[in-house]
Amino acid sequence: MEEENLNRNFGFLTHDVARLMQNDFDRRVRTLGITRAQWRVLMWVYRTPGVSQSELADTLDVQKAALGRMLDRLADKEWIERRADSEDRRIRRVHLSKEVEPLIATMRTIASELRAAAMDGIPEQEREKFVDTLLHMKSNLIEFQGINVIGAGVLDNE
Amino acid sequence: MEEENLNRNFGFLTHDVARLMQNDFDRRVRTLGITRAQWRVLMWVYRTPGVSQSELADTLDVQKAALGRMLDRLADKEWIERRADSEDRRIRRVHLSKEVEPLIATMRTIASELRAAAMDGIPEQEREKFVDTLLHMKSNLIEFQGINVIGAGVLDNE
DNA sequence: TGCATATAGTATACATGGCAACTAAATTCC
DNA sequence: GGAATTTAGTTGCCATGTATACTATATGCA
Repeated sequence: MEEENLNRNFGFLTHDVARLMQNDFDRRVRTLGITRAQWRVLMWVYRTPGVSQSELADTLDVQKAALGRMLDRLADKEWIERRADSEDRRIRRVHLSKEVEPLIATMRTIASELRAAAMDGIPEQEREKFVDTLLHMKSNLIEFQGINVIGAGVLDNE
Repeated sequence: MEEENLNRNFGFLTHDVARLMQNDFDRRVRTLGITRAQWRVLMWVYRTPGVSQSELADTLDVQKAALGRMLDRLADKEWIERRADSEDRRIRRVHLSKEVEPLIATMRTIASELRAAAMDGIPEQEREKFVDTLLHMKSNLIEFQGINVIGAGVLDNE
């Protein structure tokens, strides 16, 4: 069996970089009582006020259960509120509270600083290529999802 | 406040790609009763049998607590065992059980297929650049860790 | 109309990982 | 030698995420 270089395995590497960015971010903003994942939700609600939970879960690419609990935590802090839809009683639409908007701006600044720090020493052109590659990978992976389960096409034909 | 393109935010993008790879992998191998994170631990123990828990945590870049619990789960399945160090009674050295080695080879194949799928359509040269950028970012982030807490140098000078 | 199916959201169980506090053992320094 | 410090590992608590099963409501179709 060939020795591959585990340190250049982009599967694990991507995972590490994502975790490091999340941790750095969360460490910087802990005193504000927020996390990066929560801030991401707030950003999208800021962009699309009144979005439904399912739409939001789709956008953020997380499951409805995970998003629901996130919204519970955000509602506990009174940063969002869930309002009934007038036509469909299943739907709960998400709105920001007034108090949270300045927080979003602060977080955006911090996120921008962190991204700059992470990309320090990497030329602009490579950054763009990096993002292009990530987008390409993301679309590959979404397309690939569920196609193969195990053993390359043995168990997935029912 | 400028509208930035959240879809080209490499912080969130990296996070998404890492999660998608992890999920695809885990979905494919679920019937084997293992996860990608567990397999990663096994890979390193395979490479460095008898490694201590602290060394392993450093290598994998996770905290000792997280690694310890991972090893608990792996030991429950009898894939690893922890042996006492003959000289330092604090240290527990990690070894693979015989049964797990074929599993490692299987997982490696599946991981390699998944990486190929994720990188489908991306030329070799860009893949290398992508990995270089990830490595550069990882080292930036590790160096950056804990330097700044909040407010760019206001609270971190004690 | 009325049953089958789809959709929105919640609840539960588990894996992963962070942070903090702790114990035990080894090492440093006076 | 002995106190102070460091190191190895564990435990508790929490956030995030997946998978699964459940309830309530809407919709489609005979």
